[in-house]
Amino acid sequence: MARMSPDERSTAILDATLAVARRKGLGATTVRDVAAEMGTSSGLIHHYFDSMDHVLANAFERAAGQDLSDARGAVEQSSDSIARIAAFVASYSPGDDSTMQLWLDAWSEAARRPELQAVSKRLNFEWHSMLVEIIRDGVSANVFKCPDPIASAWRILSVLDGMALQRVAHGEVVDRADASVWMATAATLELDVSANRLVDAIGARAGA
Amino acid sequence: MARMSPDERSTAILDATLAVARRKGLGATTVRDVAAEMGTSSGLIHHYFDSMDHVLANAFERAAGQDLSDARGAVEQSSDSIARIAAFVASYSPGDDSTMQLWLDAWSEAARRPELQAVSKRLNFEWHSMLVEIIRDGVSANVFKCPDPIASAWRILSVLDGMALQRVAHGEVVDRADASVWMATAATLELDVSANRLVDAIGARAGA
DNA sequence: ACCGTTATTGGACGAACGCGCAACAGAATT
DNA sequence: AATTCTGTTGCGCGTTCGTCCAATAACGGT
Repeated sequence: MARMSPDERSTAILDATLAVARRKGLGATTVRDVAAEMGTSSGLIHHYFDSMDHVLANAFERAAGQDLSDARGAVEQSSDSIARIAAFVASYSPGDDSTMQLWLDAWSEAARRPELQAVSKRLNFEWHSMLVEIIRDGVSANVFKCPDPIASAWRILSVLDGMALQRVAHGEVVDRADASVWMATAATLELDVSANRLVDAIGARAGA
Repeated sequence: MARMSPDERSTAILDATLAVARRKGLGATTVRDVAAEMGTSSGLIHHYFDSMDHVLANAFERAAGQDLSDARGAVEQSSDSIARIAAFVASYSPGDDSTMQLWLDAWSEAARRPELQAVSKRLNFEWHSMLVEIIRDGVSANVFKCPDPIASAWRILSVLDGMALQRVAHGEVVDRADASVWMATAATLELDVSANRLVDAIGARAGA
């Protein structure tokens, strides 16, 4: 196969890994699968990565990290706290569910793949602390009322995860519009936002 | 090894499978693991089940169904609505997290394995509708105030899942006592229970 | 045009996998 | 006590896994 620079080849390997993982699942992705996807030999993968665990961890990090920085961008562009929460929720449950499937795979595999666990744990924390910051800003601005931002962030995050989980694992089992309202309601309860400002803001974003 | 009747042996195989699956994950459980767990030969498993897939599917159904009926029993024994919610939460996140690993595996594999998806979806619904019923009873008895029990049940369930998930997938990352309080707080917010009656009730159960 | 560097190959290695089968052993039947 | 039935054993089969390594081929500097 065409000779590539180390950087090009590294990302090519990770992209091929993600393509296979989205199809077969992260845990069921083998070295030979990745090589076949690229059209190269399998030995090439180990020339760039010490172990298959590293390959999977880096591939997951690439996919999930992309979503995370996308969310950061969307949140930073938002002017007020309400819009920021709405942007956060919208980023978390995008139209494409394939990344959520990777998260489910990662959580399932984490207990027995140390590298993958470390990445999953770290990214999970970054999502959480991003939400904590949004909440604290809102509290400072007197838009939110929240006695325990850390706890509230975990609960809101859990609801987002839970809704996405139902859709990905069990199919279209909860209506998408319903789920959107329910997530917004969770945030409203936690942050004591008057009326339905959050529901409206998130609904408007979801409809767009 | 001791000779058993077909029924005894079948359940012994499923129990051994679960013991291993709780430790290593459903997908990583092998025929030899199960045999070693029972202290028998590996050939014995194939004398009772056509394939390893059948073993795993039956094992998951047995474990998840068992937990569900245990929860039903604990809830039915509780006299008032507060105690019933506390029993529900306690059943869902017992001292032993091992069942949660099975759920993570099931959710991860559900989209790719129809048979497993059906079981996972059905049991997930039963947990949900059980909680809906508890909430409706509490509303009728004027203990809870809840405009949308179905939505609230999904959100409470999501929080329970989310907390268990963090512990199983990422290790002791959130303090156990904190998680217990946070789950109780979620229920308090959703059901508009005065003061901290739920936090106390669930905390008392968790401490026991 | 040469040569050193290195990306890439392709197969070997041992371990572990699901599965199948002939032989064995213990309970039930006669 | 002899015989039948069947739960159980122990190992072998073919495959696939992650990993490793000597050989090869393509690129860049001189």
